[in-house]
Amino acid sequence: MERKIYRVVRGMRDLLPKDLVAWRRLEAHAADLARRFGYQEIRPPLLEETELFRRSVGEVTDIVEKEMFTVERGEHSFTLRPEGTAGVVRAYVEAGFAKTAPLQKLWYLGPMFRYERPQKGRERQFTQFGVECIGSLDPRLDAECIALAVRFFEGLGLGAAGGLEVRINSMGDGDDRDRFREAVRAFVAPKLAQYSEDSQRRFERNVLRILDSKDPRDIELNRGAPQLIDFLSDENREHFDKVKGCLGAIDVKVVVDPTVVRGLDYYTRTIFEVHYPALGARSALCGGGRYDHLVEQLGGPSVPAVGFAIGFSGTLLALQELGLLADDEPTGPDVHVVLADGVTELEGLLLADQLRQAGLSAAFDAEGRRMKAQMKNAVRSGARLAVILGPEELERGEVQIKDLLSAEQSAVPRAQLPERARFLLAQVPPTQVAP
RNA sequence: GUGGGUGUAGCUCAGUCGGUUAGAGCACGAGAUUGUGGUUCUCGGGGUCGGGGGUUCGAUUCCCCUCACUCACCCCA
Repeated sequence: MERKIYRVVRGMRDLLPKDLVAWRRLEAHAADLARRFGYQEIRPPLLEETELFRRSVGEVTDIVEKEMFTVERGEHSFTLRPEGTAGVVRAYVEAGFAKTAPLQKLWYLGPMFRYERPQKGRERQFTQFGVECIGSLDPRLDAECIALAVRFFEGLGLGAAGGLEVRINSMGDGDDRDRFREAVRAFVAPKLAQYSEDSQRRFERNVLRILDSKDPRDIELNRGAPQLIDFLSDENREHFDKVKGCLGAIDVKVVVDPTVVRGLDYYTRTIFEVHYPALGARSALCGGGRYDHLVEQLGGPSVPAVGFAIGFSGTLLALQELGLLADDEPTGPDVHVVLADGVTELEGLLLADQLRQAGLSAAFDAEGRRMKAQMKNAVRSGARLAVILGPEELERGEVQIKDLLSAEQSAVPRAQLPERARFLLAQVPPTQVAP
């Protein structure tokens, strides 16, 4: 009989209980921080009409051209979200917020999907925490948004290491961008043949990308290239200056980096990235910026917006690198029930149930092992207390209750077990005894 | 999608210049200790040597393909 081995789909992975200790920490941190910044959670579905992403992300981006997980159902085409903004904006428009409460500060957290070649820190299913502040062009909100991203990392301990770098730039808006793009084209065109193959391709696809090429030849050729900042309209320059001013005022350190060019089509004005350079090629932990035309582009009214997305994979990698991930085991039950020979196995279930009814978490040993093995399991499970029942206790209507940290043990009437257990659990654990 | 590296037990890895029963440490289970945990000792279970094909008397070892992981590129969180 042939046995097929099923494996996790390429580019995806199982998060096992031990992995989730760290994940929960990030999730809780994100939710708490967003709340402190006045953001509310939103959960759009994972699946949207394919057209939505084509329109928002941009037809000629890699995401749309080759990285979408798409399912066709008759006339319809749906795609698993490759990023979060499009769905949130769609929901914003659909909910009619523009008329009832135009300024919406929303956050989301969940899986995204891109059909890419997997690599460390880049999976086909990945998790992003993102915020979208829709409905205002106020530069204080740009700054607030960037601050939120930075505080997210600082709160995890990444800022303290001094390894964080926040790069910002302004992409201008409409006309600025067109004039700048033409200027770059004019700058590159005469020596296009000297550029790398990749950049020659970019010339047609997305000229601006040539400016952040990593090829040494390109970097050399790019010297003296036009800077977007010089092409900004007065209004946009003023906006950018105000954003920088606000960031300074709340002590968020950033560097203005003219080479920052975000990949997606919808960005305007302020754009930024948070890098953790020690991670090498995959150093960008967060990317975001303004998208002042997207809402209108997706059929809504003309309202500006700003947001960002943070990737969890890279964040976890950075934390790991710095040894900031405690390798905590998942927390076990409060109490582990151990049965000695001579009592029926049902007692394990009864005692556990008694504790559970009282609101404590409890487990019993399921394999009918020797007591020594049961005690070992109790410790391994992470339980703080062991409750032991043997024939003698049974006869007296008692159980033994043992604090596995202090090794202190005492008898207690069965009726008082939950109360006693609760008391012991509330005790400060004795300082770890040196071995 | 392009190029390089790797793939032996749950984990970390040895090994076979092609030769018959593939090893270690850790982990896991049992016993020493017939009612009590992180030490020690003894014993034990567990591997189609990633998968498929080829060369060969014989392949885990050599060749090809494939899958997965990994590093870099494209791109990006």
